[in-house]
Amino acid sequence: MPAPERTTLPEIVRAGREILEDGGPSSLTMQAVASRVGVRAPSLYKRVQDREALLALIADATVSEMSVRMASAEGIADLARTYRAFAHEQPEGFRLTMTFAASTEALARASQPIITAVGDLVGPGEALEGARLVTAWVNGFATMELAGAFRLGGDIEDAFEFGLKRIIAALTSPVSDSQDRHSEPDR
Amino acid sequence: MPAPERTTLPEIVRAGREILEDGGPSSLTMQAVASRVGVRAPSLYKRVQDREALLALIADATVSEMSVRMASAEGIADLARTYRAFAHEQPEGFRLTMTFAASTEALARASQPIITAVGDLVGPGEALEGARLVTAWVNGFATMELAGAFRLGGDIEDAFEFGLKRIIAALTSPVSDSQDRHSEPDR
DNA sequence: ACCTGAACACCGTTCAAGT
DNA sequence: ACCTGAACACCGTTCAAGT
Repeated sequence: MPAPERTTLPEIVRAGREILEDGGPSSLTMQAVASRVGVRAPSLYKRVQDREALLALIADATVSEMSVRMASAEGIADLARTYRAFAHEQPEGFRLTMTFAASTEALARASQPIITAVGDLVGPGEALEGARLVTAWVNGFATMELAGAFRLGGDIEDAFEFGLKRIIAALTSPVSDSQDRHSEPDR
Repeated sequence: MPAPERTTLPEIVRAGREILEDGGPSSLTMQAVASRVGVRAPSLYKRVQDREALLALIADATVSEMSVRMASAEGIADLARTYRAFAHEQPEGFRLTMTFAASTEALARASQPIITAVGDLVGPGEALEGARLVTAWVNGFATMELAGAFRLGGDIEDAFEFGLKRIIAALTSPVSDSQDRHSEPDR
């Protein structure tokens, strides 16, 4: 009747992330994860439903770590650079978050700093939409970089700074267009 | 000595795209592709190096189709909406293009309309960087939508229109910041 | 209660043998 | 010259049997 637990779910997720980062998705086999935590593959199924679920857990853990990183950044520029740096640091995990949606809680935690920073510029009425503009841009930029989609010349750092500057300007200056259905004067 | 060709590379790629779109990546097996084109799996290896290469060919074909679609759009707003609509129409193929870089030719063809449209606003000196701003944003927006990352409330259509309006405004109005190392007056 | 070996289904890929 | 059945390695997953 003894029942020694030889591993834990967090340990499994951590092992999965490490294997993923240094070998890519195809190296992330249940056997590789099991052997890294010192167990046989079938034992993983006591803690994880299947490989797909493990991928989702890895995506969630990645978003969580990202949210911790974002929490200590200040202002849109700093947040965007932190986001991009994280994508460079953990490209495989970052890519996963584009496919497997993280939990709403992790998502909300990671978004909060951006919503707050953007809200300071555009007011609470447009904070969410503004945050989506910033997030979509930096997310797309990092994704395209990692995919090698910027191959038509030009300097990528310059393109990042150009985009960042324009995005911030777009959120700072008022929009003249009368179609603006969302503005909510903050005075 | 007879040697009847029972399929072709374009046929294989087309079959792969269809299978991918309606069953996702895991349904895209070499056997499924083979049986759809009326052949046995080993025969595919006469035309395609391996499954990975087939995925790359599918990504390339997707970017090519996207570039055809973009060619008949006019102006940044129309181009962005066309891009997003394409991502909604072929989500799996679209996702692939984020992982497997397409050929430089296909990439250049798809980018050209955006570079031209943006160049009309900011001048040739900033056309490429401006195009990267637009592309990164719309790409990130579509990716996040597809991944279900917009779950914090608010209307997604509104967020898209908000972002589009701000991006266009950001490219139209001059940037006051003196750090602008890239502007090249067009007069 | 958790762990394991054995087993099964399925997949990618190779290759000798067909035509 | 291309196509195929057979075979191999490898993977995800299940389960009865261990402790």
